[in-house]
Amino acid sequence: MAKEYNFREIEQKWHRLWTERQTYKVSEDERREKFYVLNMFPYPSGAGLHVGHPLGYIASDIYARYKRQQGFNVLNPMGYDAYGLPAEQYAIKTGQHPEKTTFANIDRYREQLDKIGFSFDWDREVRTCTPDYYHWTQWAFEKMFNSYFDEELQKAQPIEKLIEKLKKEGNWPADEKAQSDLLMNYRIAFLGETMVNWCPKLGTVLANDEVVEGVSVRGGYPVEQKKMRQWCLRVSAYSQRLLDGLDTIDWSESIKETQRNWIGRSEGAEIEIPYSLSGETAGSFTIFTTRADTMFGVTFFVLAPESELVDKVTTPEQRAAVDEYLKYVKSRTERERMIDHTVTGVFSGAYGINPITGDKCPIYIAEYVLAGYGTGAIMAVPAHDSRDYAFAKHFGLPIIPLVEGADVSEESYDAKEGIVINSPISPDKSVKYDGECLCLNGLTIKEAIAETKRFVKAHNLGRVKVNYRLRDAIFSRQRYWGEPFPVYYKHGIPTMIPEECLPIELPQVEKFLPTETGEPPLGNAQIWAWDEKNRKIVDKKLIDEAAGIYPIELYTMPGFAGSSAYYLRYMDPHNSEALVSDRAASYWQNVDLYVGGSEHATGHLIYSRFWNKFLFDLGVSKKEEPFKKLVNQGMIQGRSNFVYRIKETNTFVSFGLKDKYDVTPIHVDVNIVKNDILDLDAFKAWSPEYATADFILEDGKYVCGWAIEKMSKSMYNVVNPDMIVENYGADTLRLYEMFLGPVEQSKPWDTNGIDGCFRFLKKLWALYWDKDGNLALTDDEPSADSLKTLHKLIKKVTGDIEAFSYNTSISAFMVAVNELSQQKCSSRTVLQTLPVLISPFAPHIAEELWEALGGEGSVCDARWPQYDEKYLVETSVKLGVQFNGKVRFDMLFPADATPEQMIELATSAPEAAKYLEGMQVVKTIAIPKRIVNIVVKPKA
RNA sequence: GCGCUUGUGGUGGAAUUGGUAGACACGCCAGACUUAGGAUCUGGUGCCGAGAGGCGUGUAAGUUCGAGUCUUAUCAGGCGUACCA
Repeated sequence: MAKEYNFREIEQKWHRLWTERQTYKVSEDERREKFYVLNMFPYPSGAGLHVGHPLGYIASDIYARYKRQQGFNVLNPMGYDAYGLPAEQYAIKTGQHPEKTTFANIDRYREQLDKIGFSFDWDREVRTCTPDYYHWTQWAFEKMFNSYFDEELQKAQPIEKLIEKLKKEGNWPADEKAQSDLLMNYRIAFLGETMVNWCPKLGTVLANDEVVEGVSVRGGYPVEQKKMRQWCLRVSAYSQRLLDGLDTIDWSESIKETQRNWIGRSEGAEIEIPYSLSGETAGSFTIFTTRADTMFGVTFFVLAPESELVDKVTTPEQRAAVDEYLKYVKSRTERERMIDHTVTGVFSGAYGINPITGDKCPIYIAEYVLAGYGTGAIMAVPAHDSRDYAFAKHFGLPIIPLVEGADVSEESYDAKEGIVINSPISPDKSVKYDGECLCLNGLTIKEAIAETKRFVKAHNLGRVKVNYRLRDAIFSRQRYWGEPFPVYYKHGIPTMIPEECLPIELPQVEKFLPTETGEPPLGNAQIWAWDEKNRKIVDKKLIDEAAGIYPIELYTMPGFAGSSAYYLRYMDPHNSEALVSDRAASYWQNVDLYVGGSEHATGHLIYSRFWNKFLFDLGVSKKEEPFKKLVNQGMIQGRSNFVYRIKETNTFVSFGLKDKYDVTPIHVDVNIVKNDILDLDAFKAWSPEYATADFILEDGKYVCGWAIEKMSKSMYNVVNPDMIVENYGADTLRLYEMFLGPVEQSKPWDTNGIDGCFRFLKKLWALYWDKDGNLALTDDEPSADSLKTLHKLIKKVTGDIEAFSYNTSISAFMVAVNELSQQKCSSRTVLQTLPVLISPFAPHIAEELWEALGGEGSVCDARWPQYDEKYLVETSVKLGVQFNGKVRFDMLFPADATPEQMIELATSAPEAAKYLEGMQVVKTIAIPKRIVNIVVKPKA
């Protein structure tokens, strides 16, 4: 009996041995070059892993193992993003503590992950919800609170430096409350009164990236705008650095572009606009524009409804109309505002004075202007902005074209190219400043923008300004299951609990819902007051300002708090003195390869970069950018199967015959379908309803229909990796996940093809054993063919791993194993190299073979082989000779033939003669090792 | 609307970066061994055509001796974003 490929035995054995031998333990080793591979850590959901989750882990595990075999000291850690909404909502429903469900889920994840054979160093596991981890989340928050962003240095500085500066300038108030309020305008973590995305259904605020199309990403509940006092992070201060950094990292162009758009840098000008009420000058406001060149086309101004100026510019006559409009705007949800772009607005009664033309233009209030961007006020140029155009048409306001040849009778001309006209329309329409007046006529738009900026600056009418779309991140949540803030309120002033007293542990509560008085869930905590003198947390009944016992913050931190710097913690996960020791940070530097989904482009991947830049300013992180190379793995979609029930019956008709009947398609569990053929007995057993089902078959089989949909329980298309491992083994799963297609590409999971990978492993296994089950190995010199096969394979696989093209390297393995098997190769030289090459992809079988062959230690530490070109040289090359008439034949050229010799050989070949007869050669082209082209035409 | 991205057999996908399109795998067909097979092995399999041959990389043009690959236009799908002045 030949030796069987018993994957169960092999995989169990090696899981045991890897643990016993601590094969995957890594430590800092300055003598070796480091390589840091990282996956976005998962949120441990109750549903467990499906077959899509491990995709990225497998891809990076392959790379990590490969790098290790190349001699690098590889850090490849794993952990859990453990704070999150589902656990809390489950807790609200069942009363079970979220920690309990979270830890149970983590155990399940771990069990599933362990089956797949990753090279993670589990000693470095982190969980964002454990105190020894969130200690450093709180610590970073305190550092941000105690820092400000120095615009000149473009980096974070200690807040004391700012206080000194303010004192020197005489701007330091005496009152403590005033001091606190003043500093809040500068701190990187600050308490701010801002418009927030409030989700009433979830009872919490959400960050911009947590809201899509006006509803919450989690749960899909409506979101409204609300003004609230919240903790915020001054991410916007880092806008320019976040933008510049993109040019230094190896990320896909599309993700970088998404971040550039999200940061949204726009260069423009801020211009002061004086306004008059009832004919008298009453003050001024500032507008922002990127089209300073269109100042001569301004016919009205618009303020955002939420702007503080609204109140000031409203005249008594317009008061009622304005109030009504504001009421209307408030009644609209964010979602309505997004979808419905009908023109609305109201006249304020005031007029703004265009400083360039001196014209008085009406000031309107309209919701199409956003309070959060620029100054919340704009100058409207209907001729060259489609939104202003629609507004002007609706309210019958004048439209002045400013570009030569632009027809603005039907729509605005928004393009930024052309020659400027009507600027000014007549010489008296340009106000003189210090004897100079602006004239843009005849300039290109680009020139006109520059000229206007110069003019505005020179005469102090405004300033050149860069605006960013990126907004500060709202950092507090009204939830229980998150990091508590290390903050107490001393006489209403937010104060940090001293760093030495961290971590502040999440208190126990009876109920996870908000309190009856509307406080966040932490309001239910009893032991939740800060005793300043004794530096400890005490019962909140003891709160007594005179005794120095104060209330602690009830908000908790958002999901991205714990996930923003976790890669640093992996470097030194058990350090209780620091987030990461200087030695570990200096050694591991930053992540060389980061793998994860592209859905985090505007969330985690921005916050993480921001957080790291801040820690870099502090000297904690050693690199400005946290992730050198990013690979975005695609999503795995589900492939659903359908059966077709004839209406009003319990009879099911096969796919090919369904059009003959009136049928209803029904989702059927993909796990009882194989190659689209339904397992009839399993189907009857699947649900009592189908126990008595009848079938109309084709060719004795029931064929199911299929569709590509999201992988979800309700569509019965969830494929569990455990099942695959059970039936085929982890190595087959790993191979097949990679074989499915490029890692970056989204694709449906289809278990149908998996047999191919399983067969391949069996063939590989069979290469090593004779029919009696003994090692079939000789010390003979390998044949030239075998050496060529081997070196071709090494070359291909090495190149493919570097290029992240795993599907093609697996194909190459399949070809190579087929070739070696045909060559009946039993040479030790060749067969000993093969396990090393395959081990990143299929580590278990590789270890087993490596051991059987008497290899030393683990195959993980075997050196990655080098290929030798000399085995790849062809002795002769078979080439096509191509004529322009699409006629071709094959012939052999010597490998070292020059192009001239190739042409000579081709034209004089007997096969060529018949094509050349009666023709004259126009041109000959030879591509070495490829092809000869002979262009002929009939002789005149 | 804007930005990014992808279109190749029945299916997943290859193509040395401008050089024999469809590697490899699934599926399918035929055969072998079998009491049996959702096991294993061998051969075939882009489409049309009996055949010689013709046609083929979403569509249409272009550059080139030569285009899946480059250029332009166009169509279709996917992702992101949305009144950002």
